[in-house]
Amino acid sequence: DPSDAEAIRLTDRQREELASLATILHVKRRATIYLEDAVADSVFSMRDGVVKAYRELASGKRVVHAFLFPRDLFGLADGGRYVNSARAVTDATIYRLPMAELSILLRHDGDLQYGFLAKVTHELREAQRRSILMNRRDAAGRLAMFLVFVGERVDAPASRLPLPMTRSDMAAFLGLTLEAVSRAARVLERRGLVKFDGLHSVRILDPARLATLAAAV
Amino acid sequence: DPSDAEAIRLTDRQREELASLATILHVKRRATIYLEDAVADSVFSMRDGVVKAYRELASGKRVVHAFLFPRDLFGLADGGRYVNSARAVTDATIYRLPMAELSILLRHDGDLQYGFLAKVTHELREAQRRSILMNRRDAAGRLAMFLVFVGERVDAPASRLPLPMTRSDMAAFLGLTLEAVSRAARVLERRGLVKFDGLHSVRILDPARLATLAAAV
DNA sequence: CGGGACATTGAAACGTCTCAAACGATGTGG
DNA sequence: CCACATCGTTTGAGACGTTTCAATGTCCCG
Repeated sequence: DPSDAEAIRLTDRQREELASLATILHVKRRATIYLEDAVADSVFSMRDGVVKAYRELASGKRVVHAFLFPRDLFGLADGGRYVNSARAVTDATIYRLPMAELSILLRHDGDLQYGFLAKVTHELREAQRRSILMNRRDAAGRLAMFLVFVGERVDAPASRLPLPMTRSDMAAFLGLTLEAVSRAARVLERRGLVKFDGLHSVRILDPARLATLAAAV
Repeated sequence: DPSDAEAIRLTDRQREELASLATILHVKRRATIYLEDAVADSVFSMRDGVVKAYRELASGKRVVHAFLFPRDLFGLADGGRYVNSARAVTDATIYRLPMAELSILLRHDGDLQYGFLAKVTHELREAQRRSILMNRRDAAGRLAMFLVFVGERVDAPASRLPLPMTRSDMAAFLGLTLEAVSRAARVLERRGLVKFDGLHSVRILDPARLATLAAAV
């Protein structure tokens, strides 16, 4: 499981320390977890469900910077404030870690903090991957990369990959319009690579060729 | 100085600890500092000069993920290996911190590591800013954002902003072709926003309107 | 079951990319 | 120190693919 490599490895004691800090948050689909520029008083860790981290631009456009899956960490601040907003895409269960106490714990437990550092470094790499994606001109190729990306993160068979987010959310992540995503989906189907099963499920019919298209940057 | 906010705040003792680990690297323009996928044995911190962090894609295209200016940290690994390559854009002086020893130091000194964590978090935010940039369709707007970005990082008057990198490097950072950058430069000049003074220097003639264009996402 | 949000499809406009040629800067060897 | 080869840049014209605008169709939530 590739997503395992990204998980923070903890000793039992560390897990207990974190658990003693954490409160569990049950949020409904579409619920806002925090808003950009708000004072960052907590860090969050996904347990179940999917969350999107996005930004509203002055023009009204929305950019989705990341979809957060179980085990993902999010809500790290820059300068004491959240740099984007977070909203639940599905009903979700989230660990909430108060920043004030977490900060103290991290400063005292170098190993634990080292896990956090590794996690953020990995997120940085993911952000770079996305910018490679956005460098592509062809919408079908971008969508192919996205499907591969989701396949890596979700624990589900390729015969029925869930796509809980809307086409608009996908567009906002891929740097395309809603229409372009819709057309790209049709292109992938015409090429026999995938079959969309309603709006929130895909079957990967030809993983090898899909991966080839995704890698053809 | 906005770049000050990004600097790691250190006590004298911490500075000494880091200094005792560091070796100083003097590299010539175009020298490679490390290559992608190489085992990551060191982390680097800029002292003087400019470095680019880039990736070679299978197609032969190059993507520049970041330009590193003095006080920037780079070379953080993901999975024990460098995720991109680094090359000097100008002659540069760089602190080299051996990973093995740095790792031990960070685990023992939570405050020092906390500074690193903040630094990486900030870099993550910069990566997101770049993806907002790459979402724009208009080359002139992208270039405007880039000039504002350089202005924030460089300690120089707006009347003579240095652009040490080549047009190709800028294109690889902006997700444009070399030709598009060249034409965008001409557009900004025609609008009276800037004046290019040779290939490696710009004068910002109308900072307010340039900032407006840069923010018009 | 109804209403509103979301998604598909079509046609035209727009702006970069591509290809190509000429120009300018850079650095090396004679 | 200059000539020259090389790399990088400018400029032009056409092709390509997404965006935009608009209308229709579908999903889903109350």
